[in-house]
Amino acid sequence: MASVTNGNPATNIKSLQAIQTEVQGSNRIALSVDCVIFGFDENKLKVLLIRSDLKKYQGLWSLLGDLVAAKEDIHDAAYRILKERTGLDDVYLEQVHTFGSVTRHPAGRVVTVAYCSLINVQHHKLKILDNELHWHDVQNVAGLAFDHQEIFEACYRWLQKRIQEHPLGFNLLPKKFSLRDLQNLYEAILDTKMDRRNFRKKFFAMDFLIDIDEMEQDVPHRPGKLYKFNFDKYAKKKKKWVGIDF
Amino acid sequence: MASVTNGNPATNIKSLQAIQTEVQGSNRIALSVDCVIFGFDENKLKVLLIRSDLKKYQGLWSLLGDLVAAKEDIHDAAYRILKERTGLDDVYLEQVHTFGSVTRHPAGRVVTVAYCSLINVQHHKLKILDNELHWHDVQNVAGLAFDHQEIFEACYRWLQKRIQEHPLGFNLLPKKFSLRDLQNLYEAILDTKMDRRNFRKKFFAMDFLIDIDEMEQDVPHRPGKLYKFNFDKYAKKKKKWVGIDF
DNA sequence: AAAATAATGTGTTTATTTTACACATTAAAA
DNA sequence: TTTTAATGTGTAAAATAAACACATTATTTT
Repeated sequence: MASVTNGNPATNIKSLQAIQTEVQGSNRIALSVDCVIFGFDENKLKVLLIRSDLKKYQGLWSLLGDLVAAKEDIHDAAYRILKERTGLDDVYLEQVHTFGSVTRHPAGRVVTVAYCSLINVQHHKLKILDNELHWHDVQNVAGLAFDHQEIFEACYRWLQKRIQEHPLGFNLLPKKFSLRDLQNLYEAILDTKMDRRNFRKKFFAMDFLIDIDEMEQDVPHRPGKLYKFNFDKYAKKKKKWVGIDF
Repeated sequence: MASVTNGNPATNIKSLQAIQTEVQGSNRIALSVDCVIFGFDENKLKVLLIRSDLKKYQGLWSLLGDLVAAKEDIHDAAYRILKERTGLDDVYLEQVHTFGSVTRHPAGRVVTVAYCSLINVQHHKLKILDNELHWHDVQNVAGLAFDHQEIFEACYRWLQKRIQEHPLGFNLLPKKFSLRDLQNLYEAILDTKMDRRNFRKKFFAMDFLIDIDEMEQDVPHRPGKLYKFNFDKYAKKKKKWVGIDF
């Protein structure tokens, strides 16, 4: 019980200067951002990996990351990494989790903030000029450098959950897509099969798909209709409670 | 497009030493943990706040937090703060989000990792000996120091969502509770009213409540039956997909 | 040109889940 | 003993989800 009161900072009001001393003291830590960049290509969910630049992990793949600069917002750092690696600057990006084990980095204490990014591979395809960058099938990701396997898996689980409750999957598709594309995307991410009729019914009922009155081109079968997702309409709707279930 | 290849670290394999230089370089950052500690008392959801120890924010309330030590896991730091402030060391604790705006702390760059903690106020009650600590009704939390209002609100939203999908609410209740207690808890957290019969039906159908064959004591009305939550059984069950809905 | 192929596009029926709703029971209090 | 205020339970209706089959269309093959 003594611990409640002993050493309680609230009992001594501190000047800004006193705090500054602490903040600039010896317990500062390197902070990095790691991006788990997902893409969707040939009906498979992919993740963009880079060969580790660290001798210890030579040959192993790792996530795209970098240290956060002293005067850089962590979101900005994530955007910077994406921009540097993919050339894209208008991408879906969301923070997932922070990994702060003391020993996670061999070079010393580096706490890393994991971000999940979803990009349209078709759009991005032209920009990968770097042999050290590669799109990996998510099913075959293993043995990443550092603790990146754990980070990747956390982000993949996050995506699987998130995609069922929020319309972020559309960031992986071209602006115009067929319902078959959309279903393939969900099936790939969730690693499951769905009934085509019920899937369509579900999305039509949500009423966020805009029929743009165009058809697929250059497909070796009857072309399907193309749709856009109505992000504006979605942004305006207020969500309802789903209910207790676990 | 030049940005894709220019300055790409993967093109130069680095020694551990080279990385160490970077990691120990000038861009290290102070890292803190802030705990949003929820409690449930008199059928209201509460949050434990402390008076800011910073002159600039004198008189304002703030979350319980501290700097993470150079060789301290961030989870350990969160547990340490809880232990120091509440005396409790066996509490529910989960990371929620990391806040990394450059200007969020007046004393310099401090990135903070927010944790949500749920504790049993009855158990904890005896241990608050500190006038600077206070349980606030969540409805009346406003004008916190730093960016703590934003952090608090993010954690509250997180809790509202999380409690519908995971059995973490039980950490706010005594080990033995009545179904009325449980419903009051959900109603307080979600700020809504529920049908008593449907609520019971829902929880009985989940089949995680253990009827311990005891009744409430010292209540001024017909006592209700007491239950425990079967955490073991819950841990063993494998979750099913919920389905697409947004 | 006709037939075969392989995909798109649609509707109904059933089962399950959720919601709405009312009364008997029990212990405490009056 | 009566009153009161809560606990405890069941059913019917509505909404949602799941299972399921066939006609249509464009392409490809014959």
